[in-house]
Amino acid sequence: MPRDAARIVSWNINSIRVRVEQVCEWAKANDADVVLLQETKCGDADFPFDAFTEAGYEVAHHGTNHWNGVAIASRVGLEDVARGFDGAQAPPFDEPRLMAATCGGVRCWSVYVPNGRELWDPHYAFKLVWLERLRHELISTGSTDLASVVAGDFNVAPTDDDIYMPSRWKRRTHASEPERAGIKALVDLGLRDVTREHLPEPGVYTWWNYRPGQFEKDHGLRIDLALCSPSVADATHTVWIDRAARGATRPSDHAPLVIDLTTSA
DNA sequence: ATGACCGGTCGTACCGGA
Repeated sequence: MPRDAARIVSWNINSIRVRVEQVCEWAKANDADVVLLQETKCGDADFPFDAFTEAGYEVAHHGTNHWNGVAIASRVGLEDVARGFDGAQAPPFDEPRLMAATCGGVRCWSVYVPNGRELWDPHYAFKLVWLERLRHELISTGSTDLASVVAGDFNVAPTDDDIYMPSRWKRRTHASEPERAGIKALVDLGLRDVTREHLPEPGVYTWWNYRPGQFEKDHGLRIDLALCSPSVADATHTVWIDRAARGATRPSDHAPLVIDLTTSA
């Protein structure tokens, strides 16, 4: 299948209802072919489908209530949409944190990994199991053999280089070894962290706390990742993070993560 | 300064985020 998705974006937008105009305008202005969204924070009935249609995008959403929620918008086709883990899932694995669609020849996954809260919290154990469950999902769907992008808010900083002040995160979720092992297990499937490959220096962040001064002082984390199968990683010529979007009026606390591909169409 | 935000909710305090 020819691949014509040239620009794929992942963005945790922290409520689509608050930021739908911002997202659609950004996508149009930046020529995004595919936009993988996380934290839409609404049910399907409240999702602003029309705004995406007017902006020239097909869009599919997977959300149930005011927590979580993921979506995929595409202007290069949106086929074989899959919502959540395959098959019926018992709570909390039924939370809307995962979806996939084939867009312009690329199997695209929008991923929102559970936060974990604290190392002693049951949600942290859930996070670790969820990452393992994702690994199995990617194996069972053959995604590592396809042209695929598994991107989203992983809520894990893979290394200390991905944290503005590692000492402050020593005993906190997002930086613990078991979480990092969960990410490494995905990488060991053959998926490549293309941000790290193209922006190898420390201090490359995708999230900054809303608290005053945090963005201005660049106190951020790199927790949004694009894990790409070999053919997509090889085709990736540029990776960039649009910090300007984080500095916008009433922004999400995450910036868009953009991967640019050489097309083969 | 153990401070500071933001989105959402049958809300006007609290939960969850990271």
